[in-house]
Amino acid sequence: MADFLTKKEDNYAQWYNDLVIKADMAENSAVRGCMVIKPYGYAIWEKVQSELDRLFKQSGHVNAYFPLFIPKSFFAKEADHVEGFAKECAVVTHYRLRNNKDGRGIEVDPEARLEEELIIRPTSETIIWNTYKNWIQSYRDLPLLINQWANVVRWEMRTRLFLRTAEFLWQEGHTAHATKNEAIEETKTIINLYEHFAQDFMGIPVLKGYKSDSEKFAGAVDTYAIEALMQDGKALQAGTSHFLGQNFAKAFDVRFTDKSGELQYVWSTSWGVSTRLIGALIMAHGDNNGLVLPPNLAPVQVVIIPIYKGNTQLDSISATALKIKSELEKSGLRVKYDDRDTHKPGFKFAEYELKGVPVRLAIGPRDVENGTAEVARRDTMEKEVISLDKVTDHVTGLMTDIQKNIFSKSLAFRDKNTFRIDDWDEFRNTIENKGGFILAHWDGTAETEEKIKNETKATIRVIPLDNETEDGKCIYSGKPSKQRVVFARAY
RNA sequence: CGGGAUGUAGCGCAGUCAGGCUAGCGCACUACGUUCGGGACGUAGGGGUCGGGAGUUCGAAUCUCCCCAUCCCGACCA
Repeated sequence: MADFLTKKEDNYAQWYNDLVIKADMAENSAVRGCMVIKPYGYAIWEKVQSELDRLFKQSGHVNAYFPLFIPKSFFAKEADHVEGFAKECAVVTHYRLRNNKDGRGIEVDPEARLEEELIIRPTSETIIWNTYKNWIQSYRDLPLLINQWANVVRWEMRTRLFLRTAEFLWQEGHTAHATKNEAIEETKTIINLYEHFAQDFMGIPVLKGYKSDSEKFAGAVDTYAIEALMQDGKALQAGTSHFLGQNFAKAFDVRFTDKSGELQYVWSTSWGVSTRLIGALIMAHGDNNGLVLPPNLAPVQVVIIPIYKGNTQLDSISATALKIKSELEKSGLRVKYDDRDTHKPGFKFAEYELKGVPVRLAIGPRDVENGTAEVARRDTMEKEVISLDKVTDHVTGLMTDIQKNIFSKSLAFRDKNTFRIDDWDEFRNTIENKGGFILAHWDGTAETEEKIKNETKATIRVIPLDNETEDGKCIYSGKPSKQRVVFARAY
């Protein structure tokens, strides 16, 4: 396992800090567990955003934006939903400040109390359904396929950089459908889209399935999820897609007239992924030299570094480098030429490794003379000298290779850390000492699930879709079971 | 919210137990010079209300009380 995950390495702070810093307001800090995402970390998020957005639009979705504030009363309308989120809401109670009586500092003006408190959205179902009510009258208004890019706030007891911050960026889709089947299809379409994105863009293999009742989203009929395995053996829920049935439609009275003139409640879904994905990227692929980014999401795919003494050398090297840069860009690559003379080559090498740039080209006087460049790949740290006329093809090929290699490395890791277990002691022992995914039989009851969680901290991550049936006995209760489910300790 | 730990320069830390030189070290930063194919070296510099407030004392980073924040372990969660 990479040392950075245990926070033992010196450079952990350094390269983590390169992406993000934890908000730290100087005095009486109330900004607890919030992130400042620095430009490089944000550039990765922007890549995630643009690729996902493209996929959403391909499947017929459009973007919109809804208010940050949600009246408290909206929350009370769906019973499970309020129960799920009530404990972690930030609440706005006043709308004005005034000068302190003693003339020093400011205080909340007690006269300016809001008649109804506003909740800072922890998720937008309620305000969106309150709005949809007015948008949906007829079957002709359906389906409504809307996504929102936004920030949300959840006042978690305990925060964790990237994985669980008090404020986070995400996308949340909220769709309305005329039929139950269509809504279920939408839920599946999206979880498949997330799976595709995780595996083919992020290079992270995921298990796809649905959640047990106790792990479901508050207010959902069914929750589908993708689960990834991190290098420390813990599972990370990387994306969820919820079939909400008619729960929110009934809570917010969203009805439409169908083709036969009858009034019906709509069927709905919601789904989302967050900046947690950046955390997944870090923990799934990172090594002791820093980040390892999959080419499909790397803000910079190729960095070119000149090695030179003096300006004369730099000029001739730059001419070569810029030519290569434009060739690479012509074949669609994101390229950076770093000719800063304030840092030495060795420093730059280390810096871009820290940032996870997939391929590095180094060009020095020797290369100019021989018509070559040194090509180094981040995932394997291998270097080779390539002649300039072949460089573009070679690097283009490397992008595909690296993308594949990162994925298969993660897949091999997951396979190595996935265990089929039928014995309770072995189950406990594996969870405690090895981590990873455990495929085990479960009797299907919430009681058993709860007991396993209490004794081992392992939860059912997913009940895999398209699971093969198999007769067996519950790992804990010994009662009969028809299929294996996936257990793990999770973030 | 319970148990434990921590808070000193941008980052990482020593000093606190046992109060007392002008509050230190490494990295980073600035200037000049030499360097430049794997995180350069030398010389000279800059940067601190020691998390905040109150108290004890001739004297507080150090002792006492209160508050705030962070990290780890629980409960909660994308």
